[in-house]
Amino acid sequence: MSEVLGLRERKKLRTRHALIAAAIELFVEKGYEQTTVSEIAAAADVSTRTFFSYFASKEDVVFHNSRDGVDRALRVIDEHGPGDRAVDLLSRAITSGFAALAVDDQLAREIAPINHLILNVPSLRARGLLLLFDSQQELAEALHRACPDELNLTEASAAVGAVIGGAKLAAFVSMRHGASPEEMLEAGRQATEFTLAGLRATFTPP
Amino acid sequence: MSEVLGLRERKKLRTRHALIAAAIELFVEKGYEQTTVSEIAAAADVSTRTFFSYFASKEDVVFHNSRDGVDRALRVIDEHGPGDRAVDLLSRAITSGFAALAVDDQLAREIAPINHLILNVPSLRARGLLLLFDSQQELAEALHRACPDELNLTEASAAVGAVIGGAKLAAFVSMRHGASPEEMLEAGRQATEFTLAGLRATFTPP
DNA sequence: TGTAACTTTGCATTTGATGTAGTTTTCTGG
DNA sequence: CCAGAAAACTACATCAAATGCAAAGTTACA
Repeated sequence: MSEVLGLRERKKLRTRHALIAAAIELFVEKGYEQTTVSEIAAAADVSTRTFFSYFASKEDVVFHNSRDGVDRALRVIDEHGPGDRAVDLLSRAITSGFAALAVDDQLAREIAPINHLILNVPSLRARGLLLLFDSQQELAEALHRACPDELNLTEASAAVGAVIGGAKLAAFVSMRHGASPEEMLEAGRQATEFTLAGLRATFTPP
Repeated sequence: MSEVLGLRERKKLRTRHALIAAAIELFVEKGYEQTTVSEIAAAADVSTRTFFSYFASKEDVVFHNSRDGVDRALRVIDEHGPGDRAVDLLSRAITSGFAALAVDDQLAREIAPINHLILNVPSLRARGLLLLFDSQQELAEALHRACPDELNLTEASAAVGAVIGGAKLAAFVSMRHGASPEEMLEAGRQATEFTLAGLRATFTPP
């Protein structure tokens, strides 16, 4: 599974990680807007120009691992069993998207400051919403592909958008009302249950 | 209701409208990114610097009337009757947010190109998602305020986020699959029904 | 070791956005 | 109608993000 990397690749990886680490540290320390790309590059010992050959924009550093959760969720849907119902599939996909966080405490602590940035810096929040939105599109298409007889594309989109939209807003609103990160996650979890229950009710008539 | 405006105010309004008109026209004609603020200012016969005393950013011109729908929806919720149920209130609020479009054909044709920009230019899509997200926060708080016994804040957020999230994604996905603006609106409408039905089911046990 | 492929770098340029200081325009009260 | 106050506009200067380009440096490999 693991390829042996040449010196060139190893150096590139090291530079990439150095840029990410330097950026996050500076963002946390003095704020996202207050940090310039030159400062990040200097802290990682490369030229400013080189930063932009690793990341297309300053925002992109913050979202360097944004696809991990989406890809896990997509995999869950794509590898569905023959008897899986759409709602359960969706439920599992969402859960798996956050699974790594629930399990890996180390990782959770690593991305905590990043989430704080995304939630509190408007331009990052906008970018996060865009990435999440485009991911939802992929999830909806995958779900429809997995259960074409149960859900048409509009219904699949409605289901995906509803569950994620509800969870997202509930978590954010709770944070805005002073909740801790744990309470925030709990609000999102409850909202997911809430919406899934509604979907189940319309999809599993007694 | 209508105040008599002085020359100063009238001129400001005229300049504002000139900037908006010039901007939209240029955006449509040669693309959003391809249009510079200087060009917009020149077309509206003001200095580039003046543009930024009317709009905080180039993006803001596109969203100059973005609060109209939100304010209508908020008003519907705030002016609720004593017997109104949360789900119905939410349904009416969402509908009223789009009501002007359904009724006013002139307006609908006016904002069609703007919507096209928002849906197809990534930075505008991100900004639109941010504005919509922050609006949803207001709607959730208003809904909870209107029906505090029926919904706690997390449930209100889940409901608002679910309905809007589902509609948004369904409309967008349908567009991405080649739907016309009308079909897109219809997909959004269907998704709204779909999600509302789910909410009703969990909230109105037989 | 030499050369091809790739990476980094410095430099120039464009664009969005902000601060400032000075000019012009509008408003108000006499 | 006029003088002074208030507001708006303009012409700079400046900064940061982002991109293109060509030269210099590094790695790969025959």
